Amino acid sequence: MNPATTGSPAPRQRLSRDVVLAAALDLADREGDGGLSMRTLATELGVVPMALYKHVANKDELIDGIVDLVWAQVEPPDTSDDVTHWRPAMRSRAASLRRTLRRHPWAVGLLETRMRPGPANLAQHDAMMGCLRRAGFSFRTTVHVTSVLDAYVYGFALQEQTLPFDTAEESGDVARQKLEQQPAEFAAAFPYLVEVVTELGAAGYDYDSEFATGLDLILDGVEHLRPAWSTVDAPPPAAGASR
Amino acid sequence: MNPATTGSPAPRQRLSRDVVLAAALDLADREGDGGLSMRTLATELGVVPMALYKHVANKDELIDGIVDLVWAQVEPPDTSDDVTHWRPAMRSRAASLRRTLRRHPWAVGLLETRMRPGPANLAQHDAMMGCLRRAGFSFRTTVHVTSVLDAYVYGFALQEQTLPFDTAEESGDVARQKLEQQPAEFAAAFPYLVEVVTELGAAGYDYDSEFATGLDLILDGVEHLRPAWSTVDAPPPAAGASR
DNA sequence: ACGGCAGGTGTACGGCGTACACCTGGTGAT
DNA sequence: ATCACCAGGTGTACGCCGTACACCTGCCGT
Repeated sequence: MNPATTGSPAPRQRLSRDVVLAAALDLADREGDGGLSMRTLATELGVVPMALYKHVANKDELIDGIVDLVWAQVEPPDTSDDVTHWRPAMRSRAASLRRTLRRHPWAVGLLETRMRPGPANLAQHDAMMGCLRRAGFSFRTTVHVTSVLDAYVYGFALQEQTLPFDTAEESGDVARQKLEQQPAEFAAAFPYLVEVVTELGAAGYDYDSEFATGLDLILDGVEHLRPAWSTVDAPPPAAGASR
Repeated sequence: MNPATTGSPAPRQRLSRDVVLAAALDLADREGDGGLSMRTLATELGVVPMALYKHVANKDELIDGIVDLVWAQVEPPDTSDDVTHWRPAMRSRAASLRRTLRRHPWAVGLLETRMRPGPANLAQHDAMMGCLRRAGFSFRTTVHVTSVLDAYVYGFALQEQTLPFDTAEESGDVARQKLEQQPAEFAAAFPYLVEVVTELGAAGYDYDSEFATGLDLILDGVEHLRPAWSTVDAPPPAAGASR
């Protein structure tokens, strides 16, 4: 959309932190984080590498910046009518987070080392905890739910990215051919993996439904298995008006 | 233990693939994956960089190698008496996996891109699925359980590594001082995060119990919420003798 | 005694992040 | 209208990285 973010020799508008970050995000999406270097980013912007350092302190800060741009794309939980709708709100926020991580696979591996959360990240988590608190969950429970939900989504995205096929149909082919090129002792050594390969080869593997299955399992657990968790152990902080 | 793996100018025994991998693992543990370079690894082994390439094809293959060494450290599920003990078996395997990832934090971020699982990785997952299959879980259910469990452990390890404190006591200090150096509008913008900071500052944050809480939630879900899952939809493959 | 070859060496190349000194064009105060 | 200033873009250079390629060396089976 922005003329400065569309690769190519460059029309050369004035640089700014936002322009640099947008171009970096675009480059990372196209090339993966391995392909994101200060030098190629600079050439894409039609500028000498050192020019970037007038707008970002160093590559690390640049990465913090684009990671937060990614966070900004995650839809916060729907906060209308919190008390009854916390479950669909959590469910669709989790789905949005996964979709976002799938759209920017490099971010999954990058968030790992980033220790300084940006404003969008903070806002996202504040909204999430707010939704749960206002739905009546105790403080401790809110922490637990946030923890388990984010861990699941994050871990699932990681697996999804690591597995060597993208679609259900493809999964069968890849699995079958992987299996065929194995030595014979393989089948004997790992019978259960062979089962996975053959079954998945026949039926395919659907990330979406696999994700939903695990997510619902966890949400069911939150809803039914821990009634004590719903006890309000302290009133949530006033959202802005009281006192 | 191995004289060639203990850093320092080096006694110079003969090199081999295993020696190289062991030294690389040791270096990665000490320096993080950023500090693992072919050149420093070579000097630690008292050898010129190119010598390593007689034993590993390239850095990528070397990393695949040490990642699989890490997998070898994960205790497989206890397979005795599978039918009744699948739950404790899964529970302690998950704990072992987390402990291992905590011991080698760099591996969490590395497994991400590695698409070629090593033998230890395969053995680990075969053992896990075997345990569940023999406990009577259907094939599909086994896939679901494996998926959700590994995703959780993996995601938890990722969060654990990203959070900026290591112990419960430390968490309070870090949180408090982070909060103090924020501008005043922060508190107004993110009331629920402020609550987290203050509460955790008071009570501390214990990774171990947080991990156990989420893990038990998931295991409860597997056990109670999905009775249909236990239906055996096909006999597990014979472990070696039948037919 | 000797040829081969596994394993260690030396040199070199292109790419990376970024420190530092420099230039330049537009702005605000005079 | 002048001019000093300075934000923003430049050029050069350094030290690190992975690794290609030609080479040497010392042990082994014959």
